[in-house]
Amino acid sequence: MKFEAVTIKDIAKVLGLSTSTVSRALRDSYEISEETKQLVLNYAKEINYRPNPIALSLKEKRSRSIGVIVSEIANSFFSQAINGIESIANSKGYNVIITQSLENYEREVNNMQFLSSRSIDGCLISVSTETKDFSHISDLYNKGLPIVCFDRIIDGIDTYKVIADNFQGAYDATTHLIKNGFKRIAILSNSEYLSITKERLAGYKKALEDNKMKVDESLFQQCYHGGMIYEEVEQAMNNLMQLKHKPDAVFASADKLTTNFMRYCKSKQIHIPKDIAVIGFSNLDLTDLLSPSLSVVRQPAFEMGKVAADLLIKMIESKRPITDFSNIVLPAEIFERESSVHPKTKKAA
Amino acid sequence: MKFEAVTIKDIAKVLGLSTSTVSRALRDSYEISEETKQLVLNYAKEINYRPNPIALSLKEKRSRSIGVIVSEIANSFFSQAINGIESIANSKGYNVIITQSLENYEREVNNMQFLSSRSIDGCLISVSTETKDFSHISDLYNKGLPIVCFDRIIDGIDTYKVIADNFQGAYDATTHLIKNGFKRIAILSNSEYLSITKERLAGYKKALEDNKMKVDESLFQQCYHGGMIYEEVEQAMNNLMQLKHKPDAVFASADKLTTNFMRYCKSKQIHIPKDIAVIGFSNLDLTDLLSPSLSVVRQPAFEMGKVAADLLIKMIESKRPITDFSNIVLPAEIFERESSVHPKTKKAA
DNA sequence: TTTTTTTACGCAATCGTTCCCGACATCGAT
DNA sequence: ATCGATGTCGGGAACGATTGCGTAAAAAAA
Repeated sequence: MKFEAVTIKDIAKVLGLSTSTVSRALRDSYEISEETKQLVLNYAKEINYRPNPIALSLKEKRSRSIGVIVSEIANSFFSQAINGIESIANSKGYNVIITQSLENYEREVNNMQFLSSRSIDGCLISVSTETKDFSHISDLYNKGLPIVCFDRIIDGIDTYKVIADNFQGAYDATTHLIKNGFKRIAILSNSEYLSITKERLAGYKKALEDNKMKVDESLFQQCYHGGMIYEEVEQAMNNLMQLKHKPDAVFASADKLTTNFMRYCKSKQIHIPKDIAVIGFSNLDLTDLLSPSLSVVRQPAFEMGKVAADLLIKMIESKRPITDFSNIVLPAEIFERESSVHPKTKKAA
Repeated sequence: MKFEAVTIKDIAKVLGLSTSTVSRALRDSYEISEETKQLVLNYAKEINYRPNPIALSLKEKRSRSIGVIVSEIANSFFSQAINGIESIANSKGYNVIITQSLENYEREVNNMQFLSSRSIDGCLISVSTETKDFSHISDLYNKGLPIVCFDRIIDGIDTYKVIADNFQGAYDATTHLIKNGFKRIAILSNSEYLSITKERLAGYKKALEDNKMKVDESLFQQCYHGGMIYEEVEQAMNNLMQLKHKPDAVFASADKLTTNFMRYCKSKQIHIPKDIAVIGFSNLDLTDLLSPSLSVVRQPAFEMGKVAADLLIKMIESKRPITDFSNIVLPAEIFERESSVHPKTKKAA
């Protein structure tokens, strides 16, 4: 099947003009008489002429499209961030090519390769849990491809980085649990390579220290795949529940960790928050409907997407190389619900 | 910032060959000697040459990209379908441009316009709840743009259409409620314009009839925005709860209708399933964690995406116009959980 | 009227790649 | 020695749009 579009040549032929004249008329050049302009403009509108973006890309050496690599679009945080990215990109005439790594390093490398071979003008990336080597990113960046990191940022390249205030969010979440009377607070962490893991772990530790509580490493559990695989969360929880001195609360520092934690408790008949309380790091929009309703720290995903896309386009359109980069940190917000209420406390509404 | 890629000219210059020879060598033409081929191939690999897809697109009049229009990527059904679409598209060398209508007609028209102006080779679409006029789709289709409809299909164009078995799914869901002893079963429907609304309503009615139950139109409630706006679900439910003879169960025939139904019950202190039972049409992967766990009819979203993408690419790559189209109907699966258990029945595990 | 300036448009190169031709060298056959 | 066949390669047009430059005709200045 073929889909023949109208070209500038077709217009030129019909109107008995040259392609240059038509092109200039459409671009409202001063060199073209008012009559000719109107003639061309009217006819172009009549036959619904659209400039061929591919021809423009070839000429201008830019495709007006940006690539996005996230771990999973089905993750609420990322789908919200993508909405933010698209809102900015589309308003500036860019289109967005979305790819998923599914927390797999090879897929991430392939996606990066794929995007660069598709002539994107720039790229937004939040790396996978498996990613330890950043050369697939830094190589392209060093060749001149504008890249902005968001959420899960990396050290390898010097560029703009957009994150939520993971430290403060984790600090607030942990403090919230402490204030509610919990004494042994465990943390379910993502892969140790990720920036968000380090930041959230640091916030957790600081909150414990500020409240003169012991930091017990046996309460740190890591899930290499970020909770994407149920079994790793199961293993982590089994480790915790086998402790002599079990935790009475858990800070689940990622979306999938939180939901799979709840699945674990449900299957093991562990009652939340009576047996164990939880607060999650999550952008789910169903937290109020879960059983029990889930306390969470929520990231400003949409806003993060907007900011990241805005900075990327700024880099793309900048005449001279930008060297003065900064990390943008947006506040995370805490929502207190039933899952983190202490059993001896009066039940909240 | 600029990102200079290696071209075939660079290779030609360095190797003292013409661009034609280099091009042919890279394409393994029989006209090129084995030595020259090796020379070119080795050097190309050495400098990491990648053909410029934009130049190819211009020449071949195809972009090897397909567009997708869905109502919302944050909707589980669509994000799963997109995963299916991408798995097929990427394996066949196509990339996917995803756009969202957010159930808004103007946005859908804009997205369609945007995609066609970006020289996509074909398009997959599931229309918005607001869409009554299909000319933005049929116009492009009639001009030769391959389009495949999925999920929410339309009558306006004669092409492949991929859907779940909405009739059977709704029939099964309603039958399930009847078998569980519910007597007055209401239905929350999406916009009446949508194919899925009609199909699911028909399945619901047939199940009632087959069980010799009265079909009462006061139990039909429509939500024009598909439940995207909480207030419309609230209004629909208020209508139902004000009836002299209230329903004892609800078939919520879409994702957002289901979750907002649950929100409504929670806010009004209506207990599920004691006061009112529910089964939803939903692809949420958290249904087991909701309170109560949610009975659902689940669509084979990933599979639907794969089938739709496969058919679209078949249309794109077909030499002669395809006229013999068919509707592909994939089975929906029912999952029975707590939300549809009759209060007088023993509680299910 | 002649010269200069302005107006309004066309020609052709360009972007990276493919592909139709044409060109040459070599070789076997006559 | 001449001819056609074959094997290798280069020239150049094409894809759609933009743009520097050249130029004819019209208008203005001389």
